[in-house]
Amino acid sequence: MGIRFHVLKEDDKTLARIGIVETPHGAYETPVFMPVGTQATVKTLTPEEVLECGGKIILSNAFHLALRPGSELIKNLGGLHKFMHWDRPILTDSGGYQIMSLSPLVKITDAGIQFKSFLDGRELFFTPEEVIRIEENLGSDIIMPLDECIPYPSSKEKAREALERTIKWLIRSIKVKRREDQSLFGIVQGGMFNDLRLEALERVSSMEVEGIAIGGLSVGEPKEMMYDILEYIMPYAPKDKPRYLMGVGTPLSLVEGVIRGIDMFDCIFPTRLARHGGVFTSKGRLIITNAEFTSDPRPIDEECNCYTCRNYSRAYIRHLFKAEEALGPRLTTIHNLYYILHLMDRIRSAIRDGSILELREEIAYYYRKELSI
RNA sequence: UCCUCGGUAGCUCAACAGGCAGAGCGGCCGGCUGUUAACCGGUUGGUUGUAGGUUCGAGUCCUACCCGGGGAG
Repeated sequence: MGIRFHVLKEDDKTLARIGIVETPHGAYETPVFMPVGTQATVKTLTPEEVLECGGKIILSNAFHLALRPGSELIKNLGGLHKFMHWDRPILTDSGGYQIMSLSPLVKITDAGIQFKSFLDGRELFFTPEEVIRIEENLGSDIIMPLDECIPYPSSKEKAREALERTIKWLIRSIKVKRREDQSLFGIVQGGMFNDLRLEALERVSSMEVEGIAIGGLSVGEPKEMMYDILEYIMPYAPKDKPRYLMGVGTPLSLVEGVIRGIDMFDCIFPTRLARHGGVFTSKGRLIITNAEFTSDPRPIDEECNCYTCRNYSRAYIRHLFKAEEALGPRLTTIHNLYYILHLMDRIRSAIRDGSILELREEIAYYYRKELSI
Protein backbone atom coordinates (compact mmCIF):
# COMPACT_ATOMS: atom_id res chain seq x y z
CA MET A 1 0.00 0.00 0.00
CA GLY A 2 1.42 3.34 -1.03
CA ILE A 3 -0.16 6.70 -0.41
CA ARG A 4 -3.84 7.47 0.00
CA PHE A 5 -5.18 10.90 -0.84
CA HIS A 6 -8.42 12.55 0.17
CA VAL A 7 -9.69 16.02 -0.55
CA LEU A 8 -11.10 17.55 2.62
CA LYS A 9 -12.33 20.89 1.30
CA GLU A 10 -12.46 22.76 -1.96
CA ASP A 11 -12.44 26.55 -2.17
CA ASP A 12 -15.45 27.90 -4.07
CA LYS A 13 -13.77 30.92 -5.65
CA THR A 14 -10.48 29.30 -6.74
CA LEU A 15 -9.05 25.85 -7.46
CA ALA A 16 -7.44 25.79 -4.00
CA ARG A 17 -8.22 22.78 -1.86
CA ILE A 18 -7.26 21.10 1.36
CA GLY A 19 -6.36 17.44 1.31
CA ILE A 20 -4.63 14.77 3.28
CA VAL A 21 -1.96 12.36 2.08
CA GLU A 22 -1.43 9.19 4.09
CA THR A 23 1.88 7.43 3.61
CA PRO A 24 3.59 4.45 5.25
CA HIS A 25 5.54 7.00 7.31
CA GLY A 26 2.65 9.15 8.44
CA ALA A 27 0.18 11.63 7.00
CA TYR A 28 0.41 15.25 6.01
CA GLU A 29 -2.13 17.86 5.00
CA THR A 30 -1.98 19.66 1.69
CA PRO A 31 -1.16 22.19 0.39
CA VAL A 32 2.26 21.24 1.69
CA PHE A 33 5.79 22.53 1.24
CA MET A 34 8.61 19.98 1.23
CA PRO A 35 12.00 21.19 2.47
CA VAL A 36 14.78 19.91 0.23
CA GLY A 37 17.40 17.51 1.51
CA THR A 38 19.19 16.58 -1.68
CA GLN A 39 22.04 14.72 -0.03
CA ALA A 40 19.94 13.11 2.70
CA THR A 41 20.13 16.25 4.82
CA VAL A 42 18.27 19.52 4.87
CA LYS A 43 21.44 21.55 4.75
CA THR A 44 22.63 22.78 8.18
CA LEU A 45 19.69 21.27 10.14
CA THR A 46 19.01 18.08 12.08
CA PRO A 47 15.73 16.24 11.39
CA GLU A 48 14.48 17.36 14.82
CA GLU A 49 15.03 20.96 13.80
CA VAL A 50 13.21 20.40 10.50
CA LEU A 51 10.31 19.00 12.53
CA GLU A 52 10.37 21.96 14.90
CA CYS A 53 10.16 24.28 11.88
CA GLY A 54 6.97 22.46 10.90
CA GLY A 55 8.38 20.12 8.28
CA LYS A 56 6.07 17.18 7.50
CA ILE A 57 7.66 15.63 4.43
CA ILE A 58 11.03 16.23 2.85
CA LEU A 59 12.43 15.77 -0.62
CA SER A 60 15.66 13.99 -1.39
CA ASN A 61 17.42 13.11 -4.61
CA ALA A 62 17.99 9.66 -6.11
CA PHE A 63 20.59 10.88 -8.58
CA HIS A 64 22.81 12.50 -5.98
CA LEU A 65 22.49 9.66 -3.50
CA ALA A 66 23.26 7.09 -6.20
CA LEU A 67 26.49 8.94 -6.96
CA ARG A 68 27.31 9.27 -3.29
CA PRO A 69 27.16 7.24 -1.10
CA GLY A 70 25.32 4.77 -3.40
CA SER A 71 21.79 3.39 -3.09
CA GLU A 72 22.92 -0.17 -2.24
CA LEU A 73 24.82 1.16 0.74
CA ILE A 74 21.75 3.02 1.98
CA LYS A 75 19.60 -0.07 1.40
CA ASN A 76 22.03 -2.21 3.39
CA LEU A 77 21.93 0.29 6.24
CA GLY A 78 18.16 0.01 6.48
CA GLY A 79 16.92 2.50 3.90
CA LEU A 80 16.94 6.26 3.58
CA HIS A 81 14.59 6.97 6.51
CA LYS A 82 16.83 5.15 8.94
CA PHE A 83 20.04 6.33 7.29
CA MET A 84 19.20 9.99 7.79
CA HIS A 85 17.14 9.54 10.96
CA TRP A 86 13.92 10.93 9.46
CA ASP A 87 10.95 8.69 10.18
CA ARG A 88 8.41 10.81 8.31
CA PRO A 89 7.41 10.83 4.66
CA ILE A 90 10.13 11.25 2.04
CA LEU A 91 9.74 12.02 -1.65
CA THR A 92 12.72 11.35 -3.87
CA ASP A 93 13.30 13.22 -7.07
CA SER A 94 14.82 11.23 -9.88
CA GLY A 95 17.59 13.38 -11.28
CA GLY A 96 15.60 14.72 -14.20
CA TYR A 97 16.42 18.24 -13.07
CA GLN A 98 20.11 17.38 -13.11
CA ILE A 99 19.81 16.66 -16.84
CA MET A 100 19.28 20.38 -17.17
CA SER A 101 21.44 21.76 -14.38
CA LEU A 102 24.44 19.55 -15.25
CA SER A 103 23.86 19.68 -19.00
CA PRO A 104 27.52 20.08 -19.99
CA LEU A 105 28.19 16.68 -18.41
CA VAL A 106 25.11 14.97 -19.81
CA LYS A 107 24.24 13.25 -23.08
CA ILE A 108 20.59 12.33 -23.41
CA THR A 109 18.93 9.75 -25.66
CA ASP A 110 15.69 7.78 -25.53
CA ALA A 111 17.62 4.97 -23.85
CA GLY A 112 18.58 7.18 -20.92
CA ILE A 113 21.18 9.69 -19.87
CA GLN A 114 24.90 9.24 -20.10
CA PHE A 115 26.94 11.54 -17.96
CA LYS A 116 30.33 12.15 -16.49
CA SER A 117 30.29 12.14 -12.72
CA PHE A 118 31.26 15.52 -11.31
CA LEU A 119 32.74 13.66 -8.36
CA ASP A 120 35.34 11.49 -10.05
CA GLY A 121 34.84 11.80 -13.81
CA ARG A 122 33.36 8.28 -14.13
CA GLU A 123 31.14 7.70 -17.17
CA LEU A 124 27.72 6.60 -15.92
CA PHE A 125 24.47 5.65 -17.58
CA PHE A 126 21.08 6.27 -15.99
CA THR A 127 17.93 4.71 -17.38
CA PRO A 128 14.35 5.11 -16.13
CA GLU A 129 14.55 1.50 -14.92
CA GLU A 130 17.79 2.15 -13.05
CA VAL A 131 16.29 5.20 -11.35
CA ILE A 132 13.31 3.14 -10.09
CA ARG A 133 15.72 0.52 -8.81
CA ILE A 134 17.68 3.22 -6.96
CA GLU A 135 14.50 4.63 -5.43
CA GLU A 136 13.38 1.17 -4.38
CA ASN A 137 16.73 0.79 -2.64
CA LEU A 138 16.23 4.12 -0.90
CA GLY A 139 12.70 3.22 0.18
CA SER A 140 11.20 6.71 -0.11
CA ASP A 141 7.42 6.98 0.12
CA ILE A 142 6.86 8.89 -3.09
CA ILE A 143 9.13 8.34 -6.07
CA MET A 144 9.57 10.43 -9.17
CA PRO A 145 10.35 8.88 -12.55
CA LEU A 146 13.27 10.01 -14.66
CA ASP A 147 12.08 12.89 -16.85
CA GLU A 148 13.61 15.44 -19.16
CA CYS A 149 13.47 18.97 -17.81
CA ILE A 150 14.37 21.54 -20.46
CA PRO A 151 15.62 25.08 -19.90
CA TYR A 152 13.85 28.32 -20.79
CA PRO A 153 13.70 29.33 -23.52
CA SER A 154 13.36 26.17 -25.63
CA SER A 155 11.77 25.64 -29.03
CA LYS A 156 8.46 23.86 -29.43
CA GLU A 157 10.26 21.01 -31.18
CA LYS A 158 12.56 20.61 -28.20
CA ALA A 159 9.60 20.79 -25.81
CA ARG A 160 7.72 18.15 -27.80
CA GLU A 161 10.74 15.88 -27.79
CA ALA A 162 11.17 16.21 -24.00
CA LEU A 163 7.46 15.62 -23.48
CA GLU A 164 7.46 12.41 -25.56
CA ARG A 165 10.62 11.14 -23.92
CA THR A 166 9.28 11.89 -20.45
CA ILE A 167 6.12 9.90 -21.17
CA LYS A 168 8.01 6.99 -22.70
CA TRP A 169 10.21 6.93 -19.64
CA LEU A 170 7.15 7.03 -17.38
CA ILE A 171 5.70 3.97 -19.14
CA ARG A 172 8.98 2.13 -18.63
CA SER A 173 9.10 3.23 -15.00
CA ILE A 174 5.59 1.91 -14.30
CA LYS A 175 6.55 -1.37 -15.96
CA VAL A 176 9.53 -2.10 -13.70
CA LYS A 177 8.24 -0.68 -10.43
CA ARG A 178 7.87 -3.51 -7.89
CA ARG A 179 7.49 -2.15 -4.36
CA GLU A 180 3.89 -1.54 -3.43
CA ASP A 181 4.65 0.59 -0.41
CA GLN A 182 5.95 3.32 -2.73
CA SER A 183 3.89 5.65 -4.90
CA LEU A 184 5.00 6.78 -8.33
CA PHE A 185 4.00 10.19 -9.67
CA GLY A 186 3.90 11.13 -13.35
CA ILE A 187 5.57 14.30 -14.59
CA VAL A 188 4.00 16.76 -17.02
CA GLN A 189 6.44 18.50 -19.33
CA GLY A 190 5.79 20.61 -22.43
CA GLY A 191 7.92 23.73 -22.12
CA MET A 192 6.01 27.00 -22.14
CA PHE A 193 3.41 25.81 -24.65
CA ASN A 194 -0.17 25.58 -23.41
CA ASP A 195 -1.26 22.97 -25.95
CA LEU A 196 1.71 20.70 -25.22
CA ARG A 197 1.19 21.12 -21.49
CA LEU A 198 -2.49 20.18 -21.71
CA GLU A 199 -1.75 17.19 -23.90
CA ALA A 200 0.95 16.02 -21.49
CA LEU A 201 -1.38 16.45 -18.53
CA GLU A 202 -4.09 14.39 -20.16
CA ARG A 203 -1.73 11.63 -21.24
CA VAL A 204 -0.04 11.41 -17.84
CA SER A 205 -3.39 11.50 -16.04
CA SER A 206 -4.60 8.50 -17.99
CA MET A 207 -1.72 6.38 -16.72
CA GLU A 208 -1.27 4.41 -13.54
CA VAL A 209 0.26 7.11 -11.42
CA GLU A 210 -0.61 8.17 -7.89
CA GLY A 211 0.09 11.85 -8.31
CA ILE A 212 0.51 14.44 -11.03
CA ALA A 213 3.67 16.54 -11.02
CA ILE A 214 4.18 19.67 -13.08
CA GLY A 215 7.84 19.82 -13.99
CA GLY A 216 9.94 22.16 -16.07
CA LEU A 217 8.47 25.39 -14.68
CA SER A 218 10.28 28.14 -12.75
CA VAL A 219 13.31 27.57 -14.91
CA GLY A 220 13.88 31.25 -15.64
CA GLU A 221 10.67 32.18 -17.48
CA PRO A 222 8.68 35.28 -16.47
CA LYS A 223 6.50 34.55 -13.43
CA GLU A 224 3.30 35.36 -15.28
CA MET A 225 4.12 32.71 -17.86
CA MET A 226 4.16 30.00 -15.21
CA TYR A 227 0.90 31.25 -13.68
CA ASP A 228 -0.75 31.36 -17.11
CA ILE A 229 0.23 27.79 -17.90
CA LEU A 230 -1.08 26.56 -14.55
CA GLU A 231 -4.29 28.48 -15.05
CA TYR A 232 -4.70 26.91 -18.47
CA ILE A 233 -4.11 23.29 -17.54
CA MET A 234 -5.02 22.81 -13.88
CA PRO A 235 -8.80 22.78 -14.38
CA TYR A 236 -8.20 19.54 -16.28
CA ALA A 237 -6.08 17.88 -13.61
CA PRO A 238 -7.63 14.85 -11.90
CA LYS A 239 -9.16 15.83 -8.59
CA ASP A 240 -8.53 12.55 -6.81
CA LYS A 241 -4.73 12.75 -6.97
CA PRO A 242 -2.26 15.12 -5.38
CA ARG A 243 -0.83 17.69 -7.77
CA TYR A 244 2.78 18.63 -7.27
CA LEU A 245 4.44 21.73 -8.71
CA MET A 246 8.12 20.88 -8.80
CA GLY A 247 10.76 23.35 -7.73
CA VAL A 248 8.51 26.20 -6.68
CA GLY A 249 8.69 27.88 -3.32
CA THR A 250 8.85 31.66 -3.10
CA PRO A 251 6.16 33.09 -0.85
CA LEU A 252 4.09 34.58 -3.65
CA SER A 253 4.44 31.66 -6.06
CA LEU A 254 3.26 29.27 -3.34
CA VAL A 255 0.01 31.19 -2.90
CA GLU A 256 -0.42 31.64 -6.64
CA GLY A 257 0.15 27.91 -7.14
CA VAL A 258 -2.36 26.92 -4.48
CA ILE A 259 -5.00 29.18 -6.02
CA ARG A 260 -4.46 27.37 -9.30
CA GLY A 261 -4.94 23.94 -7.72
CA ILE A 262 -1.49 22.80 -6.58
CA ASP A 263 -1.22 20.57 -3.48
CA MET A 264 2.51 19.98 -3.10
CA PHE A 265 5.63 22.07 -3.56
CA ASP A 266 9.34 21.73 -2.98
CA CYS A 267 12.04 24.33 -3.39
CA ILE A 268 15.64 24.88 -2.45
CA PHE A 269 15.11 28.62 -2.40
CA PRO A 270 14.20 29.16 1.28
CA THR A 271 17.19 27.14 2.51
CA ARG A 272 19.72 28.42 -0.02
CA LEU A 273 18.57 32.00 0.42
CA ALA A 274 19.04 31.54 4.17
CA ARG A 275 22.62 30.31 3.81
CA HIS A 276 23.34 33.37 1.68
CA GLY A 277 21.97 35.76 4.32
CA GLY A 278 18.49 36.37 2.86
CA VAL A 279 15.44 36.08 5.10
CA PHE A 280 11.69 36.19 4.59
CA THR A 281 9.62 38.37 6.89
CA SER A 282 5.96 39.25 7.15
CA LYS A 283 6.93 42.55 5.48
CA GLY A 284 9.06 41.21 2.63
CA ARG A 285 12.65 40.05 2.17
CA LEU A 286 15.68 41.30 4.09
CA ILE A 287 19.39 40.75 3.62
CA ILE A 288 20.60 40.25 7.16
CA THR A 289 24.23 41.07 6.34
CA ASN A 290 23.40 44.64 5.37
CA ALA A 291 24.97 47.45 7.40
CA GLU A 292 21.60 48.78 8.57
CA PHE A 293 21.26 45.76 10.90
CA THR A 294 24.64 46.19 12.61
CA SER A 295 23.11 47.16 15.94
CA ASP A 296 19.46 46.24 15.38
CA PRO A 297 18.17 44.52 18.54
CA ARG A 298 14.95 43.26 16.92
CA PRO A 299 14.38 39.69 15.77
CA ILE A 300 14.40 38.99 12.02
CA ASP A 301 10.62 39.24 12.05
CA GLU A 302 8.76 40.66 15.02
CA GLU A 303 5.67 38.66 14.10
CA CYS A 304 7.55 35.35 13.88
CA ASN A 305 7.54 32.70 16.58
CA CYS A 306 10.38 30.52 15.30
CA TYR A 307 13.30 29.43 17.48
CA THR A 308 15.56 32.02 15.85
CA CYS A 309 13.18 34.94 16.28
CA ARG A 310 12.35 33.97 19.87
CA ASN A 311 16.03 34.13 20.88
CA TYR A 312 18.30 36.15 18.61
CA SER A 313 18.65 39.70 17.30
CA ARG A 314 19.32 40.85 13.77
CA ALA A 315 22.58 42.34 15.05
CA TYR A 316 23.74 38.98 16.43
CA ILE A 317 22.82 37.02 13.31
CA ARG A 318 24.53 39.64 11.13
CA HIS A 319 27.60 39.29 13.31
CA LEU A 320 27.57 35.50 12.87
CA PHE A 321 27.47 35.89 9.09
CA LYS A 322 30.23 38.49 9.06
CA ALA A 323 32.35 36.24 11.27
CA GLU A 324 31.52 33.27 9.02
CA GLU A 325 30.20 31.29 11.96
CA ALA A 326 28.19 28.17 11.05
CA LEU A 327 25.42 29.15 13.45
CA GLY A 328 24.46 32.08 11.20
CA PRO A 329 23.24 29.98 8.24
CA ARG A 330 21.65 27.54 10.68
CA LEU A 331 19.57 30.24 12.37
CA THR A 332 18.45 31.81 9.10
CA THR A 333 17.61 28.37 7.66
CA ILE A 334 15.46 27.63 10.71
CA HIS A 335 13.73 30.96 10.27
CA ASN A 336 13.09 30.70 6.53
CA LEU A 337 11.77 27.15 6.75
CA TYR A 338 9.51 28.16 9.61
CA TYR A 339 8.32 31.17 7.65
CA ILE A 340 7.45 29.09 4.57
CA LEU A 341 5.91 26.20 6.52
CA HIS A 342 3.93 28.62 8.65
CA LEU A 343 2.81 30.35 5.46
CA MET A 344 1.47 26.96 4.32
CA ASP A 345 -0.45 26.73 7.63
CA ARG A 346 -1.93 30.13 6.93
CA ILE A 347 -2.79 29.07 3.39
CA ARG A 348 -4.69 26.03 4.68
CA SER A 349 -6.52 28.14 7.25
CA ALA A 350 -7.40 30.65 4.58
CA ILE A 351 -8.82 27.91 2.35
CA ARG A 352 -10.87 26.67 5.33
CA ASP A 353 -12.40 30.06 5.97
CA GLY A 354 -12.64 31.19 2.36
CA SER A 355 -10.07 33.99 2.55
CA ILE A 356 -7.34 32.68 0.28
CA LEU A 357 -7.67 35.62 -2.12
CA GLU A 358 -7.19 38.08 0.75
CA LEU A 359 -4.07 36.20 1.80
CA ARG A 360 -2.82 36.35 -1.78
CA GLU A 361 -3.25 40.15 -1.76
CA GLU A 362 -1.25 40.46 1.45
CA ILE A 363 1.64 38.33 0.21
CA ALA A 364 1.60 40.03 -3.19
CA TYR A 365 1.90 43.43 -1.49
CA TYR A 366 5.00 42.54 0.50
CA TYR A 367 6.56 40.33 -2.17
CA ARG A 368 5.64 42.37 -5.24
CA LYS A 369 9.32 42.48 -6.24
CA GLU A 370 8.90 38.80 -7.17
CA LEU A 371 6.58 39.92 -9.94
CA SER A 372 9.27 41.83 -11.82
CA ILE A 373 11.26 40.08 -14.55
C1' U B 1 77.16 54.90 14.65
C1' C B 2 77.59 52.16 10.08
C1' C B 3 75.75 48.51 6.43
C1' U B 4 71.44 46.35 4.29
C1' C B 5 66.29 45.36 2.93
C1' G B 6 61.69 47.54 2.88
C1' G B 7 57.55 51.65 3.19
C1' U B 8 52.00 51.52 -2.92
C1' A B 9 43.88 50.95 -1.24
C1' G B 10 41.47 49.35 5.59
C1' C B 11 44.90 44.43 5.22
C1' U B 12 48.50 41.22 2.26
C1' C B 13 51.01 42.37 -1.94
C1' A B 14 51.68 43.41 -7.79
C1' A B 15 53.40 47.20 -11.43
C1' C B 16 59.35 44.52 -17.85
C1' A B 17 64.48 48.54 -18.71
C1' G B 18 60.95 55.79 -16.22
C1' G B 19 55.11 55.79 -20.12
C1' C B 20 47.12 55.66 -18.02
C1' A B 21 48.75 52.61 -10.27
C1' G B 22 46.39 46.95 -10.23
C1' A B 23 44.86 42.13 -7.75
C1' G B 24 43.09 39.22 -3.75
C1' C B 25 40.84 39.87 0.83
C1' G B 26 37.80 43.38 3.59
C1' G B 27 33.80 47.16 3.18
C1' C B 28 29.15 48.39 0.68
C1' C B 29 25.07 46.65 -2.59
C1' G B 30 22.46 42.94 -5.28
C1' G B 31 21.00 38.01 -7.21
C1' C B 32 19.63 32.97 -6.08
C1' U B 33 12.89 28.61 -7.59
C1' G B 34 12.57 19.49 -8.57
C1' U B 35 20.85 22.22 -4.82
C1' U B 36 27.86 20.27 -8.38
C1' A B 37 25.83 26.67 -4.79
C1' A B 38 27.65 28.68 3.50
C1' C B 39 27.60 30.48 -3.70
C1' C B 40 27.76 34.05 -7.64
C1' G B 41 27.88 39.03 -9.43
C1' G B 42 28.45 44.39 -9.10
C1' U B 43 30.78 48.32 -6.63
C1' U B 44 33.70 51.58 -3.40
C1' G B 45 38.76 52.26 -1.85
C1' G B 46 45.21 55.72 -3.34
C1' U B 47 48.65 63.24 -2.59
C1' U B 48 52.70 55.43 -4.04
C1' G B 49 56.42 57.52 4.00
C1' U B 50 58.04 63.18 3.79
C1' A B 51 60.65 67.28 1.34
C1' G B 52 63.43 68.52 -2.77
C1' G B 53 65.92 67.37 -7.58
C1' U B 54 66.66 65.17 -12.80
C1' U B 55 63.17 64.36 -16.95
C1' C B 56 58.38 65.96 -22.01
C1' G B 57 56.94 62.36 -18.24
C1' A B 58 58.91 59.54 -11.63
C1' G B 59 55.76 54.20 -7.64
C1' U B 60 60.31 53.38 -10.57
C1' C B 61 66.42 57.44 -11.10
C1' C B 62 69.31 61.13 -7.54
C1' U B 63 69.77 63.81 -2.48
C1' A B 64 68.25 64.51 2.51
C1' C B 65 65.11 63.20 6.30
C1' C B 66 61.22 59.99 8.89
C1' C B 67 59.43 55.00 10.11
C1' G B 68 60.00 49.50 10.34
C1' G B 69 62.82 44.56 9.72
C1' G B 70 67.69 42.25 9.59
C1' G B 71 73.05 42.54 10.27
C1' A B 72 77.86 44.71 12.06
C1' G B 73 80.17 47.25 16.03
